[in-house]
Amino acid sequence: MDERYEPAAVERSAQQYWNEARSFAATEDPSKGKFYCLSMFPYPSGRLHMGHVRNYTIGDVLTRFARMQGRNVLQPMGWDAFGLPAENAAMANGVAPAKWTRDNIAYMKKQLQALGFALDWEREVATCDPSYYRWNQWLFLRMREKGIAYKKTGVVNWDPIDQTVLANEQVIDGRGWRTGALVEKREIPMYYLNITAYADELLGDLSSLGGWPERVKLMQANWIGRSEGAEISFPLADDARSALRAAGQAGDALKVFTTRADTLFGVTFMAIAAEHPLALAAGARNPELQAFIDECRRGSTMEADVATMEKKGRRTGLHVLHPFTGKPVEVWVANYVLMGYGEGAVMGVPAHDERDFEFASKNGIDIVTVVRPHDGSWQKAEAPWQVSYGDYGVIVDSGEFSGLESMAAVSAIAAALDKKGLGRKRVQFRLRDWGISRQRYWGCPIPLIHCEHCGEVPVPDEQLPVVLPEDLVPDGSGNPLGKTPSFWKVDCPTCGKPARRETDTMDTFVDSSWYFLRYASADNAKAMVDERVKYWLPVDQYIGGIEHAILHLLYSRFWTKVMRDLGLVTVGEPFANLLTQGMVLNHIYSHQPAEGRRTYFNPLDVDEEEQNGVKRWYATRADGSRLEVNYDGLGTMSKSKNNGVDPQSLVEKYGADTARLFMMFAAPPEQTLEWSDEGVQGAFRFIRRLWTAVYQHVSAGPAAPVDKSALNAAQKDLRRAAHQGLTKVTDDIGRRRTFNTAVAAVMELLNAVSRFDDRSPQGRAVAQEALEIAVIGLSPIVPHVCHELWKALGHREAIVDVAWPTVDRDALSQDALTLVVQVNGKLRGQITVAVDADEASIRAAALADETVKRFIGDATPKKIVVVLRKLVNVVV
RNA sequence: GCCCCGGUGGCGAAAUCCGGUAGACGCAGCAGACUUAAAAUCUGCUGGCCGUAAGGCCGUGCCGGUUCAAAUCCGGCCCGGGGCACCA
Repeated sequence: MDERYEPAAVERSAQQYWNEARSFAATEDPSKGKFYCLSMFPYPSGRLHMGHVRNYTIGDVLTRFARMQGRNVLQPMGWDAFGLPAENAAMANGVAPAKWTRDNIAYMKKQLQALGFALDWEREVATCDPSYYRWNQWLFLRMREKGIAYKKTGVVNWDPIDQTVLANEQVIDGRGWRTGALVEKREIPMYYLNITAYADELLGDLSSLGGWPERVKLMQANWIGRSEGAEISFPLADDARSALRAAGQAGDALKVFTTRADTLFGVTFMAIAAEHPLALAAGARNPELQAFIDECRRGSTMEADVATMEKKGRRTGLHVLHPFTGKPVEVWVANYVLMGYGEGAVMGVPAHDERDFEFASKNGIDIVTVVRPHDGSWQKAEAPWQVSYGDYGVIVDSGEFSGLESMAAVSAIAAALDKKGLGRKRVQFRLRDWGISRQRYWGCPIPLIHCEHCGEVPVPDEQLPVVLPEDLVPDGSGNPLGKTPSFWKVDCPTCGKPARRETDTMDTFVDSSWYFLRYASADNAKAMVDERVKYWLPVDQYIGGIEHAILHLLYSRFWTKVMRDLGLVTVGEPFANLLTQGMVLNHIYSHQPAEGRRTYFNPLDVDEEEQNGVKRWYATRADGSRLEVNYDGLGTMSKSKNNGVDPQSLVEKYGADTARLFMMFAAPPEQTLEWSDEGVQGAFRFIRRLWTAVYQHVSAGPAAPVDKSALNAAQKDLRRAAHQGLTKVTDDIGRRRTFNTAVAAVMELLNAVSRFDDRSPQGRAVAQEALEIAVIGLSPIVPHVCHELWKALGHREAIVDVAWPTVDRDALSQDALTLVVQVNGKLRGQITVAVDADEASIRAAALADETVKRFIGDATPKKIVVVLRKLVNVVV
């Protein structure tokens, strides 16, 4: 071996070996336990970023570890290749999204290969390939046949200047990002997937996901948001009835859903969404109200905006009747009620709901108390709002229901409503159906044809896939597909007359909802999936960013259940174990000129200076000039903040192993990781120390085997350190998934080997064993250098194929233990006792310790707590 | 605003299921060795305060509680991050 560690050469030769040996090509082998290790596939944005490196290194460590444990491992990779950034790049550079995307894939694939991941590239998929997305289309048609896919109107952001639909991220402060025009809401027909039909199962099955982080399950449960309550109909008063009729609509009642039917007698107003039919009917005869409705419709639909905006409302002048008292209740239009939620209408009970309280106070609406607290702490709900107004209690002033407990009242009121035909108990989910239509080009075409004579006609299976033309370049004004007659001008498959092809494409979450199934059948051109999914699924370990905790994971779970119900797969849950890795953060530096835009500076170009305890930061610009900048704290690495670190330059400077080691060592995988250049150098230094230690050891020639019966105390100590280290590394990687502590354990072992200076045959034998354990233990994390070091240690077999070693229990055995002694819970001394010492002798030894005696003084111990193998606490 | 997570030395962190020696391991810093010199490398020290030392006191975001014993459990608060349905 070379004396110096040269990462480039080491990595080239290790990668060449894996390629030639096809080390990571997976084949189905029922005789071996399988391990399907999957990392979330990347969006091909152009270059890998550090989040990818972290994600894929975690997956790779687990993959290589499982391989060495004898599992049949599949670790595939692919590309989430449809999406908005390709269209944005097209607009900026005039390149077709297809070319941009494929060039990016080619480049990023090289980057992934340079990092030495144990990937089976023979199963690679890209969602923009017709051979992939044809199955989106095929399954969509199956869902449509089953009624799971259906059409209804949905609200979108409309840019009136570009005449185009905008994504939420393209709307900045209510204006289009390119045109600056005020964005309008528009209702258009869209296709939806009936995920709410699976809501109960998606919620219930969470409890079977033992290998998922609790917090992710909790987030999903909250998202699904099952609530038990009642649906209540408020009959329309004559004014409302006639207004609706005038608007050409029919209706007898205003329906709401509430979890607090017990507060029904406290209703003093009704609030409806601006898009509610009753609101539109009222607006038609009231210009002022219509203006307010228009204003609401311009507002954001994003939950965060709706929740934080000022709650505004206007009276409609129309009324509904209370289902029990028959008293008229006025209907208001409110900007915080959304048409897409529940019934698009809520009953207003200001005394017992904070939002209603705020609304009523502002608009001079009555507040009627109908619940009293058990502790009698208040009688009447009055300003300011108190949290306990919303609690359950005893019902008052509610007719026949007065005196009931809230819980009992909910049931009794629902039952009474049921009898009157004005309501019933109902379960409501917060979860809404999944709208998959996108008025965009770079996505999977929806396989439908609109015919004047036959209506909506599915593209026949044998004509799939509907291929997306790849030569279009979006310009920001509308969907290019709509301007391409060669795409949309088709003959109706049913009647043969001229018809129009659907030009909307699918949400890219569709693409990523089943790619993990396709890897198992990637080469099958005849079917979406085949029997090989039975062998590989479920995924044994899924790894991805915490930012996907809800949407992607929920959609994938839903899609898998649909495919199961269609008989295509046998599993109901796709991911048995989930690891959500934290984000990669870096410092943010910016400069805000008196006029103009804030500019961000890359941390690499910023120096810190400290004068008189005051820190200042200076950026060096491309022309060499310096500028004082602000430090804005830590944030996720992003282009917009210019605080990304390019993995490529890191690999070129230090090698892939250093990049991998730093990522694994700097923080446990689930936590955020702060970038540190010094930390990277430290990782590199450690690899070099390991290299030097092995070099010095093997330079003295081959070592003899260990003779366990012929070891002196120091040799036994090193063996114990080695096997303790192995125990820890095995547990940390295999069970705890804390790679940072696994690395620390190997570092400790290497420190012990370095201190150990014994050139005797048994000394060298023990050193050899310790170095082998260090190299094996580190090999899943830094596979290239370990490949080389393993050879240098005298082995023929490549380390990638070596079995993970077992711990030698004999090496761990010890004769004596050190216990700590506390007096009143404070550490006062240490005692050494035999491993098998009984409690009485430990007690005696503790009381005999000089320092302990000093602290006990004349007092008699009241209590002595002995925790075996750990400590003694003397209480005086 | 709502849901979820986190907060421990100058810094990243460790203390594992189920409360038991707080700060493993690394970075940065300081001192020393090697060198003509520098870099690299190696060795030692490194939570704060008091003390020549032995040793003592304080210390895990803040306030309070449970316990022989709390970073860990409970209640309340402050701060930071993630998600909120068309970014992926």
